[in-house]
Amino acid sequence: MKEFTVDGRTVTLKDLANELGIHPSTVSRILHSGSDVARGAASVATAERVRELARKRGYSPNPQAAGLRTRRTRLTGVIVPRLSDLVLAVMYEGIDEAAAELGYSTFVMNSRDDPEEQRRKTDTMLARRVDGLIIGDAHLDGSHLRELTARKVPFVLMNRRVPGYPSATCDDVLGGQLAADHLWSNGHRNVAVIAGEPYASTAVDRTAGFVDRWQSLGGKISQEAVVWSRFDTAGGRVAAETILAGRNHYPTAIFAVNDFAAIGCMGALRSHGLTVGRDVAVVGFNDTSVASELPIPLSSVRSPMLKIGRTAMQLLKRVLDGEPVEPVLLQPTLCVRESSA
Amino acid sequence: MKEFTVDGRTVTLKDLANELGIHPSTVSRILHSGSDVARGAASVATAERVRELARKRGYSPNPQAAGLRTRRTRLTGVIVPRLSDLVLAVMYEGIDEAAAELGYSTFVMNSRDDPEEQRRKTDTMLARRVDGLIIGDAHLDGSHLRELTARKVPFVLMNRRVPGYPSATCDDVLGGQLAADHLWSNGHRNVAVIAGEPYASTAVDRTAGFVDRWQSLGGKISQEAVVWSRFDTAGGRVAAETILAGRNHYPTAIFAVNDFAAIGCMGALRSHGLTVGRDVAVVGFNDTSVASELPIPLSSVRSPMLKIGRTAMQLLKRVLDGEPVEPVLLQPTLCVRESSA
DNA sequence: AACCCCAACCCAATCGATTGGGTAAGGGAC
DNA sequence: GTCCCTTACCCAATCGATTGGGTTGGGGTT
Repeated sequence: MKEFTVDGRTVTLKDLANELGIHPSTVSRILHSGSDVARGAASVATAERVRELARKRGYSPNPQAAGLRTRRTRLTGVIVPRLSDLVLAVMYEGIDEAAAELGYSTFVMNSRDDPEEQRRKTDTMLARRVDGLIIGDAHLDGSHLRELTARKVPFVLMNRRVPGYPSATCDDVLGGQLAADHLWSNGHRNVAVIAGEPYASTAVDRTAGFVDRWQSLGGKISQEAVVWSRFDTAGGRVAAETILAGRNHYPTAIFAVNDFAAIGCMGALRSHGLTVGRDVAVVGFNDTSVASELPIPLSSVRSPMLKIGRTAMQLLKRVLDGEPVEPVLLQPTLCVRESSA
Repeated sequence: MKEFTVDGRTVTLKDLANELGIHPSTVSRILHSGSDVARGAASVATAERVRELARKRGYSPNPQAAGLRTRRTRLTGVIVPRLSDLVLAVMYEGIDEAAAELGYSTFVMNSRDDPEEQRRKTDTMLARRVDGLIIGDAHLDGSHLRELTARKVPFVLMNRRVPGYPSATCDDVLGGQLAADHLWSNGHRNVAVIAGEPYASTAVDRTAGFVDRWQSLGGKISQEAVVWSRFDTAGGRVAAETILAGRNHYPTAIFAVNDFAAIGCMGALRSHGLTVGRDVAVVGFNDTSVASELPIPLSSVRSPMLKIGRTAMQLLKRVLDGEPVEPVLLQPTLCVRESSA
């Protein structure tokens, strides 16, 4: 509850100090020291009086002032391709939860996966003096990340990884393998992959995991059966059209590296008179909340999105504290539903 | 591009002033005055030298310091039920665009429509000294808003309106009418409504618009045909089950006040062996990006989500500038697709 | 010659919190 | 009694930008 002094300003340290007849610095030290009095800054009785008054007046420290002095804002920046991508939105919820617990606030910005925008947004965040960044739109080439490192900006990656940088991601290779195992054991031998954008590790790892496992199971999968695509529904539809157009006999199963691409794919299949689940199996990735509620519920590799976001924030905190950090891989699980049962 | 002085700190006004042998205040005035020199603060030549050096050194003003002095942070807070609700995510993109244009940055937080959380998040934002708030989770009872007004916090509503407060919303009553007109003219006479949460104006207005228009067209619609529900897919499924369970003959059309509820509804219909579009027409609301790409494309009342977000931010800016503002209603349009053709 | 004005600057206080370095009073050891 | 150590504080500089109020020197007026 923000309160005001008689003249309408918000309550400051000095106000509290004046009212109690002690020095602002003493008040500061008391309010800083958890519940024990730090470095003998004040007597227990005084500390109690100060805390009591602070509560009563609704004192809330001015972060501008504190940040100015301490050179830390407890602000973090989050950059994602788009927040209207459900996957990133959920991850952001995880970040936000963890940030609140750690006493940080966060800015989010969309880069639309455009390198130019990535730089611009990064600069905007740095101009705001964020303590660190969570990058959710890393491209595998990594030139942007090298710049950040050169500028000594603390950051961690989320969702997509790039070798050599700290990150919190799903074990996407494993996720691809789970999908391959599932389709193979259901008897499919002719499959295609809607692979996503080649600059994203999510797309590359999931596809690689799937293809490698498929081949080690003894399956064949041709070049043309792997179609790169955008990550959204429209992209999935286009990719599915390509798959259906380019071959004389349809695959019996399609693995899409993303639920929304899978949904677009299901739409295309239906347009071709094919029934999902009976004629063609479809497996998506992420198990977003729509997957289970679709008219034909979608099988999907569940990635722990909320956890990934939380982990990213916790990793960043450790980076900011100067601790060493390693990339973290979180485990996916397969959810089989009607689309591939 | 953030640059550093020799000793590793970021560049300050004083650094620039020292290097040019003039006073920091002069530099400040020059950099503040657009491209013309304000109030004769400096000669054109000096102004040019200052701007040139600022560019060269990559000077970027410290917002903490400026905010401390001016008591404005150019920060705004955005509170939404959940950012993983696609509708709110898109609106937030609109806010973010407009905020960037106006020189503001934004925090977003999720309240999950919980009054307790709304207060907590509001307080967190105010503790961060935001200049104003955009409230995307207003409840019709409005007690929280009365508090905000009492505390003299500048704010505007977005997505949901509450009479008496400035807001940027879709004309939801009109949206409901569009849906009613469409279904009526397609010959439907037995309809049901999945109405959403009764505390949200979106739900209430869309439902009222639909029901009132339906009745004025001469239709009948019973109490039990209007089912309140959560806004997500699961909520839509449950509501649809209620509709299908409670009646001896199924409605031939269902209007859901939200696309995700509509998707859940489509799932439930299919589970009952009904084909969407042939046996039962379904119309959603918002025209989110999935609607058109679903296996059975969903008819939906399109609301200008991005525009609503942009407008909300622009309204807030006007409030912050002390200008008078009125609620803004943005026009929806109907997109007819296979689910109700 | 006295006066005023304007351009082009400078000065210093201010915003609110933090922090390294005091200092005064009191108690205990020897 | 002297010395030292705590305890419980106070003091003042500092972070970086902003802003109301100077000051100076030159030119124009009358």
